[in-house]
Amino acid sequence: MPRAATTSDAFNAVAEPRRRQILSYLALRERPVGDIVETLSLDQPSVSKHLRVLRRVGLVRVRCEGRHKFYRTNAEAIRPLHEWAGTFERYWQHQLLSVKKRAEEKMTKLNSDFDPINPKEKP
Amino acid sequence: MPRAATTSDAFNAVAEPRRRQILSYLALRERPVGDIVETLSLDQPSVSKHLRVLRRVGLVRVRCEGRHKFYRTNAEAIRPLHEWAGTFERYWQHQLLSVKKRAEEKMTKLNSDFDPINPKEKP
DNA sequence: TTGACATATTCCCATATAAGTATGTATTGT
DNA sequence: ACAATACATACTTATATGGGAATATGTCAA
Repeated sequence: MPRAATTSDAFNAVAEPRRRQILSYLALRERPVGDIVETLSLDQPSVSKHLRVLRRVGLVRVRCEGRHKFYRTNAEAIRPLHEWAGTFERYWQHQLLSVKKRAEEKMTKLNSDFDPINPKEKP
Repeated sequence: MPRAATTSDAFNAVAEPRRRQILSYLALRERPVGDIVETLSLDQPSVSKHLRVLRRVGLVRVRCEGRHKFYRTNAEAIRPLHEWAGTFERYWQHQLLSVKKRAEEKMTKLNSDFDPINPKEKP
């Protein structure tokens, strides 16, 4: 089986760096496609294709006005990602404490074993 | 050009649902590969391959002990993801407010236009 | 209507999968 | 030494991709 489709969920959709750029750009305010093309220096068909993926997973919304289509980020669709990653917050906090503790132990060890005035390294 | 490699960054690595499962499982405490295989009902080679991907992007760490290899989630590596998604927090909060406001406007409109005692819908 | 403009779609292709199967490697117990 | 255990790797295959180029669709303006 190949990789899951980019359109299968937000996780797969935002795996592409260009799509993350587009989402950041469109979060500020709605923009026509041409603005994305210029600002991010991408080919127009490429942008259209990325936007289609983002549309399918609900990460962007469109508002049509004449021959322009204004896209904007639907930030709500990014929340599940944020929340999934957030479930690990307590673990990385814990890990930071562990690292700190180990560092302190190391310092203690250094302070007792190692004399900075008369170093024993490479004697 | 094909899709970026799953090993190119955390975003691509966690796009796979099984790898997210593995990360959640290994966040609680370190586990040997066999435990993952049993608990998540996956084939052993499949788990090994997922773990290789996760290792390459630093999402898991290994501790070897005899013929066992204990894997654990390196939650630190999930932080960038959390932080990227977090940059949209103010936008979805704003969007929630907008939705709320529009809903209230709608209610106001309904309350003035629409008489619940003598409805005009489908007369 | 005709042409210019904005955006979307189609086609082609090199490439990276993920699952399944089989095999390789290292370590332990007897 | 040998078998068993734990894990990793190699190989095959169907499939989805992203970029580029060309083309299609849709809308406005003169």
